[in-house]
Amino acid sequence: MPIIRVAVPVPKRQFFEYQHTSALEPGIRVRVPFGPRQLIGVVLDTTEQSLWQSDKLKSISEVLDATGVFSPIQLKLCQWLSQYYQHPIGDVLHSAMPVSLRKGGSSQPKPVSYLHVTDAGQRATPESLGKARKQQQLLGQLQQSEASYSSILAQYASTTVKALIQKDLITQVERIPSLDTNWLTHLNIGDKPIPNVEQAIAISQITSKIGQYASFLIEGVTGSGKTEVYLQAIESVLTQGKQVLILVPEIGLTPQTVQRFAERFNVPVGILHSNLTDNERVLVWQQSNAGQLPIIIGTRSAIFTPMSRPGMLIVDEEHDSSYKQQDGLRYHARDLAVMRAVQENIPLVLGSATPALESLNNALNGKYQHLILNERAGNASHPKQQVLDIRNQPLEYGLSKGIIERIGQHLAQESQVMLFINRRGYAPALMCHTCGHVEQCPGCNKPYTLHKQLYKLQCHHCGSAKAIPKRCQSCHGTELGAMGIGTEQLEQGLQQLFPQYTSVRIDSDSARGKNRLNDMLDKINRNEYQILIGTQILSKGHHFPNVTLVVILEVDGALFSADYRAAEHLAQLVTQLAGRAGRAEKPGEMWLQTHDPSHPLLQDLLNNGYSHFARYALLERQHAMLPPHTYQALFRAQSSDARLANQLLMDISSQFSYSKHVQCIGPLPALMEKRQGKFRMQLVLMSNNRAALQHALAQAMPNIEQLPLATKVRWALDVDPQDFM
DNA sequence: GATTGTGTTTTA
DNA sequence: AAAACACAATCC
Repeated sequence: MPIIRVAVPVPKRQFFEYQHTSALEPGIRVRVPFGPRQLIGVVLDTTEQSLWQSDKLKSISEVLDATGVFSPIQLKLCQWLSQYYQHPIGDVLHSAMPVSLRKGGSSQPKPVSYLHVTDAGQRATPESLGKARKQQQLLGQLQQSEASYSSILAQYASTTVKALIQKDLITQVERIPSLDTNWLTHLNIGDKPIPNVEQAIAISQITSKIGQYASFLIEGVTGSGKTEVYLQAIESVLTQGKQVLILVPEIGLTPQTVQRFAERFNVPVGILHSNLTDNERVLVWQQSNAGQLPIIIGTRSAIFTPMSRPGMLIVDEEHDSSYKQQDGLRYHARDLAVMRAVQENIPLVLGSATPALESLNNALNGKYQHLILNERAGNASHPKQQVLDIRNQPLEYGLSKGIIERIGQHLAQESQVMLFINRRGYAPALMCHTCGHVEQCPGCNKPYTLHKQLYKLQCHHCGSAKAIPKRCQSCHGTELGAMGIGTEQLEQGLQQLFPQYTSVRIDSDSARGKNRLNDMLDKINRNEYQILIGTQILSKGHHFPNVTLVVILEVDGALFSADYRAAEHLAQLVTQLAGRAGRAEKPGEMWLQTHDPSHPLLQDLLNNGYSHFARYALLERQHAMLPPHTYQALFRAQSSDARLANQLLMDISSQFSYSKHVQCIGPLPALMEKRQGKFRMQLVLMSNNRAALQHALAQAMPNIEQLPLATKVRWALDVDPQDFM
């Protein structure tokens, strides 16, 4: 009897063998006995020769698919992923599937709830609904075309929907979604804007590579018409009857984005985002797999969507950190996209106004074709960016006098003001408020990171530590500390300072919930708030025409962070914010509060722009022997006993002591050294040879898993880590 | 002696 | 990861 090799969703880096009456196609799902339970696994292979030293293999209980849920290319991609990130294959395949397929659900389409207007609803006018604005809007939309219940719930409150059902203007029906096998016949390629020279070059470069592998990096300043380049490249792919998969950042997937694609080409667009039901997710998967969806737009995990006629991959805002999964299978969707484009033999387009240094490096060394869009459409102008020296300045709620004054002026002119706290990659350095001096490690010339829990300064580049000094080494001042202020504190302070204006705090906490963020953005654009206090979430994809003053606090936290990517992220943030605030006739200003106004990276960014900054920063990374010029892997460990976490990492570290090409740094405390009562430590592996690092990891992992402490301490490996929190 | 809790081992 | 297994502590 043939022996089937099955990837089972357990955290073991191996496959399991079963018997079956006949060979099975790789990529199909099977139900198999596993100890006392039944699990859903994926067939990897059929052989005659068992590797398992036993002649009594169990049998497969049930074959769940007629044809592969994974194509051979996808299977290969997942196997690469499993190797590269040192993650169990069963778990990789499991996380690559939509939830309902993981549970053994059918891979055939199921009925979905739709909303469409009734006869009465078709005749009804918006006026008949009085001042129920949302209801008017929804009815109007459904009069145009029906929509699935859940897509409506993503835009409207369920009460709005129910109200219209109650009034008998719309109705809900369940049916199997109609399949559009013929989208090519109604594809609209008529009217399109005439591209400028730069756009035209980019478009022709990309379209000339349709049908083969090629990678492109579009470095296009805000307003340079990056999207139009995508659209015209997509058009060429669609006219050949092929599909395009577009990845967007988690926060950037708005109904308007989707609308733009759907309207331009008059074809169905599949959407994959985090609050889709399991059912809808499989449906998109199935339709795409059947070639019925010419365009698929989705966030990170959409990179796993199968396509029967793949034509092109696009990763928009490719620098965005949401492409890296931060738990479990820690993959980077952008890097996987490169791999997928190679395997599928199709072009890959990466686009950003502020490319990641990794991508820029690949473009500069010729791995990607570099397409630059500098020309701005229209007369868009940007806020003037300036630094504000706050050395020895009295601060109120983290704000200097000059800034408070400016805030007052702008508010008085009926403009909005945005205060931005940069918390990402924040690693407290010991800074003197009087003179701005930062205590540095003499060996590395890098700032020490302040660890309050351990009461010491530690260098995250070499691991050396010293006691916290009482006085500034430079001016002997005593005002030493980690500057830091929370969003809540700032919000309260601003209310004290400007009681006559309303403020809103936008962070991942306050924006949680389905429509919270959109509601807040609406209110901001209607001028219901004058003071906006935000974190990361504000910089992505939204435009604030009435904001004329942007203030960035905690700039130093990024400039002196042990997270070497913090400066890059700050620069991306500043540039993205500058592109989104103000408008042509009201360009406004942007201030960065810092203790180090002459910091070379900061000066380069403000004087010469992101593109120049990025090239300089790359050079600096090269001198410091940091990624992308070297390669890293990070072991994280956490335990309520700091010594145990430390010991495990020491044991792991010794597994690499023989490798000439791999250098270990640590164990060191994580930037957030204690979280939920657990001490968090990390060990960084570095190499200037990616293959050597891969090889060393592959050799060491089996031994590491056998370490006695490895079962007692929670630990994880992060290949190509993006942060050190 | 049974019961409850904790850590270890196995899964083909 | 989940369940079984093994062993120790606890209770009536």
